[in-house]
Amino acid sequence: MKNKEIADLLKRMGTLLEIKGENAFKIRAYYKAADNIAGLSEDVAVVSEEGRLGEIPGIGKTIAEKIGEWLATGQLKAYGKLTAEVPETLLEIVDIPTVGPKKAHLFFDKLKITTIDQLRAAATDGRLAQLPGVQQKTIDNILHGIGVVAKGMERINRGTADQIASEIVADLRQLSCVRKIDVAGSFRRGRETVGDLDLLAEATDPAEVMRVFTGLPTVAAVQAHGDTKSSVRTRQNVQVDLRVVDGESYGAALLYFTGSKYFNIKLRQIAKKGGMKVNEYGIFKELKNSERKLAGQTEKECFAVLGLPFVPPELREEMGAAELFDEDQPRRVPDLIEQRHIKGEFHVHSTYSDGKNTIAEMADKAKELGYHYLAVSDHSQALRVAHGVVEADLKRKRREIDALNTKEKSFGILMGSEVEIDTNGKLDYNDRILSEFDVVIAAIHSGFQQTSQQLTKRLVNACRNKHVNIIAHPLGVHFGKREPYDVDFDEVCRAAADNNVFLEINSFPIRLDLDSSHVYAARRHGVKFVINTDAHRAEHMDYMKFGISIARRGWLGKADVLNTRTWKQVAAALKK
DNA sequence: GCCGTTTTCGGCCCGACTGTTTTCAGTCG
Repeated sequence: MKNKEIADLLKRMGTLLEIKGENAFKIRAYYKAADNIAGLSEDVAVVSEEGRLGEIPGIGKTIAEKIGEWLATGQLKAYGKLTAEVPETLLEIVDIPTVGPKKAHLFFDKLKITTIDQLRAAATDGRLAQLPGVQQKTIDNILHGIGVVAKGMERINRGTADQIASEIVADLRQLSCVRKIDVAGSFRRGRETVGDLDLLAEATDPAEVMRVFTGLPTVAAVQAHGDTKSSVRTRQNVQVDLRVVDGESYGAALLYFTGSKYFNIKLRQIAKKGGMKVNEYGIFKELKNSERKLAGQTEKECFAVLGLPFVPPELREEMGAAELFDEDQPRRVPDLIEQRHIKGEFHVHSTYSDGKNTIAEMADKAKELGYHYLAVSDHSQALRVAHGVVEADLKRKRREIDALNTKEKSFGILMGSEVEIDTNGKLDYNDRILSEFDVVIAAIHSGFQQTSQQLTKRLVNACRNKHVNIIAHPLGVHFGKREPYDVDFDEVCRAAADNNVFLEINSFPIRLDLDSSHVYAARRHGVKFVINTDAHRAEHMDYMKFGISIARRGWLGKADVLNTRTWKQVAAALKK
C-alpha cells in the first residue's frame, strides 16, 4: 500500500505551502487530504484505478490528479516546482519546536538558511539576532529545540507511554487539591503509539498542581508554565502537557483534549449547524449578543446536546467516521469489546521454550486475572534461538498439563504450540503431531525479506492447513525495528475467513500486530479475531489491555473475538 | 484547494502560552 507515502507527500506539500505563505485554507486542504488518505482502510492505488478518489472526503479534482500522477509516474511536477521555490530541507527546520513556517520563511528569506546546521550557525554567530522580532530568548529556544530534535522525537510505544503516564498521574493524585485526573489525547484513544501525553485535571488550586507538575523528578525541561496549562519534557524525552480546568468544564475539556483533531472539527461543524459553539469549556448556544452554556460537566451531556450518542474514545478517528456522522443513516455506535469479556488466552510461553515462568505459574496468573482457560503455546522445534520444543519434550509437556488439570475443576490448561511457518509455507511439525494439540498457532519468525507474493503465499498456505487455528502477529511488526510486511492483506483475510482461521491481535507492546487499521479492514472481510499477549513471563499477561484497545479501535464487539467465549464454545468454534 | 437544504462564491474550528511587543503575531495542540 502506498497510502502512507502519498499522505506524507501531501503533508509535506502543505507545510511547504505554509512556509511559502500561501492561503491558509489551501494549506489546510492539503493537510486534510493527507489525513484522510492516511486513515483510509483501502489501498489508495485501487481507489484511484477505479476512479473513486473523488469519493474520499477532502479530495477534489486537483489533488486527485496529483495522486494519479504520482501513482502513475512516481513523480509530482507540482512538488518539484514548489521545492524549487521553497527548499525541501526547510521541512526539517519547521520540525524544530518553537520554529514554525513564519520563522522558517523569515530565516530563509533574509539569511538564506535552508538547513538545521546553517540555522545553528546563524543563531550562534549573531546573525539571527539582527532579524526583526528575534531576541535572545527566541535564539535560546531555537538552540534548545535543535537539541531536542537531535535526540529524536519519534513516537513511543504504548507500553512505555503507559508507564510514564501512570507514574505522573499517581504523583499528582496525591495532591489534596486534585479532584480528578485523566490521560487524554491519543493515549486515551488507544493508539498503538503516541507522540506525547496529554493530561487533564480538575483541581481547587491549579497553581499548586502546575508547580508540582513542573517540579516532578522525571521532568528534564519545562517548556511552558502557565496558570492552567503547562508543558514539560521528561527524562525519556517525551513531551507531557497538563491542563487544569474546573468541574463545570471537565467533560468538555476531556472531549476536547482527547481529540482526535479531525473528530473535534467534525463536532464543531455539527455544533455550528445547530447554532452552537464548542470549546474546551463547554457547548454554548449562540445568542444575539451573548451565549448560553448548554453542557460541559460530562462528555456524555456534551454529546447529548449535539444530538449524538456517546462515542467511545477509541472511535474518535477518521476511520469509521462515515458510519458515525452520515446524516442519512442512524448514527450507530457499536457495543465494543471490554476487558471484562475476556475469558482466557491462547498465546503464552513457558519454560518449555523461551518463557521465564513454568506452566503452573502462568496458569496461576491466568486464574488471578479471572480467566477460565489458558493455552500454553511454546515455540516449535525449528526456532532454535527460542528453544523450540522437540517432539520428545511435547510428550513430557502434555503429561505435566494433564497432571495440573486433574487438580483443578474450574480452570483448564490447554496444550498449544506456536508453530513456525517455514520459507515455503510448510509447518514445522507434521500432521500427526499437529493433531495432538488443543490449539495450533502458526507464525512467521524468519525470511522477512521475501517478496510480497512469497510472504502472502506462506500465510495463505498456513491458513489452509487443517490443523491451524490462529495466525500469530500476522504482519510481523516489531516496534522500532520492522515495519509491517508488504503482504496482500486482502488475500490473507480471505484465506483466514474461508478456512476458519482466527487472526491474532498481539498485545505485546513492541508488536501490537494486527494494528487497528488492519483490524478494521479485516472485519469487513468477515475475519474473526483472537486477542493474545504473547507473554514470556507471567506479568506480561497484563498487556491484554493494549490488545483490547486495538480491538475497540477496529470496531470489534464481544462476538468478533474468540477468547470472549467459554472453553466449550471455543472448542466448537475451532472445528474445521 | 474543497465544498454545497447557507450551492458555483464565499465560507472554511478554537483557545492558551510565549516572546516581543504597547496591542499582537507566532506556535502549538
